[in-house]
Amino acid sequence: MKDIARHAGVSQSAVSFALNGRSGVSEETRERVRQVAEELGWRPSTAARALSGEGAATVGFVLARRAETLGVDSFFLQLVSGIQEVLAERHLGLLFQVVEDVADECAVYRRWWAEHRVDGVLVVDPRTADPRPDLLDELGLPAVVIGGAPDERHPGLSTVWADDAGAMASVVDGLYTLGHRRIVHIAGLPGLAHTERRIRTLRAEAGRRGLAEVRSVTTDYSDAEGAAVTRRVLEGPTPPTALIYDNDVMAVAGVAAAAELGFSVPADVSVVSWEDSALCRMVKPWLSALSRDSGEFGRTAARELTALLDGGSARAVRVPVPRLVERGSTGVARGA
Amino acid sequence: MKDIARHAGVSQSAVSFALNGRSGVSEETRERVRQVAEELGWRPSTAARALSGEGAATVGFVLARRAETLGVDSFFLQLVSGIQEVLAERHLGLLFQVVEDVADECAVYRRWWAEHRVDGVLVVDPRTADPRPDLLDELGLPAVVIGGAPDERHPGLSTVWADDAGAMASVVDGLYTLGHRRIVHIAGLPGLAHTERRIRTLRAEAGRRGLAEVRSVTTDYSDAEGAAVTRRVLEGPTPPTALIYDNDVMAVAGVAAAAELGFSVPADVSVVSWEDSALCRMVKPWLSALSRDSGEFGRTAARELTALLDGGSARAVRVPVPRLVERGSTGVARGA
DNA sequence: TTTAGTGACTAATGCGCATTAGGTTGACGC
DNA sequence: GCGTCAACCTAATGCGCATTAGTCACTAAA
Repeated sequence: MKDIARHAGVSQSAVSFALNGRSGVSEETRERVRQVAEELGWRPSTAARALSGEGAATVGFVLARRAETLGVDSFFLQLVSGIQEVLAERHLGLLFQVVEDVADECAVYRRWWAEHRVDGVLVVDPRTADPRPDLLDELGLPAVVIGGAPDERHPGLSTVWADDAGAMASVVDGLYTLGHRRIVHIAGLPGLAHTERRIRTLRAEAGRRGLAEVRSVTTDYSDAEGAAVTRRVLEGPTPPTALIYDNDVMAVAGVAAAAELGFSVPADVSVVSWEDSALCRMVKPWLSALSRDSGEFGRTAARELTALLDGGSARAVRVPVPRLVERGSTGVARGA
Repeated sequence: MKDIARHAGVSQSAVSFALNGRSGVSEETRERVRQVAEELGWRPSTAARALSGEGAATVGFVLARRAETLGVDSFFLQLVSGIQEVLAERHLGLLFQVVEDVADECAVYRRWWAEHRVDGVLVVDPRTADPRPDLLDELGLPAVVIGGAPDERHPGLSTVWADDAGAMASVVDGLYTLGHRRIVHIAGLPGLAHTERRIRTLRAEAGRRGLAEVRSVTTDYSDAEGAAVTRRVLEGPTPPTALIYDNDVMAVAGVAAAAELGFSVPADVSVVSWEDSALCRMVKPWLSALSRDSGEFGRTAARELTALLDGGSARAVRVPVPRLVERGSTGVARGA
């Protein structure tokens, strides 16, 4: 800016005014300064900006997963891609970190906030007993929780969520209509808010219809556990006629496991995947799946965060209920 | 720091000396200052640090992919996870951005460097005619190219690379030994350095052995193109007896397509995937695949970058040649 | 003619840290 | 008794920007 000032024959303050659209300079001078800045290829130093009270112009995103479980998963990359799209428009950076567990994640938030590294964060994988909302409240760190149900105990946090309960209800309804009475839900990680929400809903729906042989089994989302659980439930005395998998990886692994045991899909057992991706079209038959727009999910979350950074108040936004794409893996229950 | 100085009864400079391990304070004072800093939960402001010449303590990573092609891909998340591991130890942040194309990527580098947002960058997906090395040289932005062959025209850039040529040679050798003479390589994006390297090597190996019916076909890495190309080559007059896929997604899609056409694997056609992941164990038979440690790849790259930031000179590091994991998808060529 | 007001600008300050230039004390050698 | 040096500490400066407090000239109102 010193250079610009010299070249344009004005003071540094004038340059600052001109470039930031503040009053105090004539239109003529402003334009001249802009020209010079352009010629010199000037860009404001984020460090200096941050230091003089403008914030870090950066948003944080922490993924708490062990490296091994960072496997085949299209969701996060798509989510991040959507987030980026919105942040990039505003020239906000995305600081990304992978950690082992939620405790580490909390430590990262503390550090980032203390170091003034970020202006806000996006939180994923909310849990039933989650220390993060309390921490974020305590720190006063602006945040958007992605995937959690609205939580009135933390009025400072925004929430972007999908109606898992509604989706689960519609899936169960669809299976029930096809004659399915014995359903196993091969769920994801226990403790994750949406896992528990789906499990609760399934139980409620089963209760409402008087279905005794409906249950959920939690896993670690891996193909290995997906296959193992599938094998276990199909080898039982009264195997289920429908399986609901919490992600595509397990669904595909489960179909393979079922085939090995001599179960054909969908004749013997129907399969629904809670995640839609190319994977679902790589097995025979193609998998019926709940499809959602992960990119849009990310965009919505990022927009909420920018609104928060602009001084808006927190709120809960619901994205559209995932839509069930019927493919070849669901059919009328055997004997129905 | 002002607070710390007051609480400890010393000057701000003394606090700075104490906390940064510089001489000029007694061991006793240093310890006292440390205590106070600890109690107050002090963390240096990265902005202020950056402003006083310490750099941004941040590394940049840009992924130039259209959102649609950010599909099922375990490689990048694992790579990033490995990168993080090393960066986290040094408290370096990772600034992450997804853009449409290489031109945008270049713009991001320019902006980041001008804004002093990053101290260095990690570059992925090097291409045959790549504008990025020249740009990085011009800017003087420390960088590590991941996956490119060493390039003596850019002595300022470090390179971390795998020996694709060697791997391809060994795969071809293995297939040749099994009696395969007609081989099709279903490659990734044309223009990517490693795609071209693999194609060149395949051609050379074929020439050396006098194999006329060996060729490469480029794709966009998607399951759709993988399947389409597979169908096309298998429906030809003299279908290949072995297929080499540049990633796991295409390999799996290809196996499905082959099955539809009545080709059984490996009896009619052998299949090798250049990427190993859970996917390769989700189809029957399990896919033989070239396995590499993507996390370690990332760690190595990050270490090279930190070395560069510490003032080390650029160099080219080769990570171990991917190892072929023989599973059920490769066998003796029909008629051999 | 004086006063208040306004538009266009400059000077000065501070953000939080690192660093360099000083300052004070006490020990040591001559 | 004086100069020298080392150890320990304080004061002052600058990084690049935003912002607040002036300064100056010129115009409209009293």
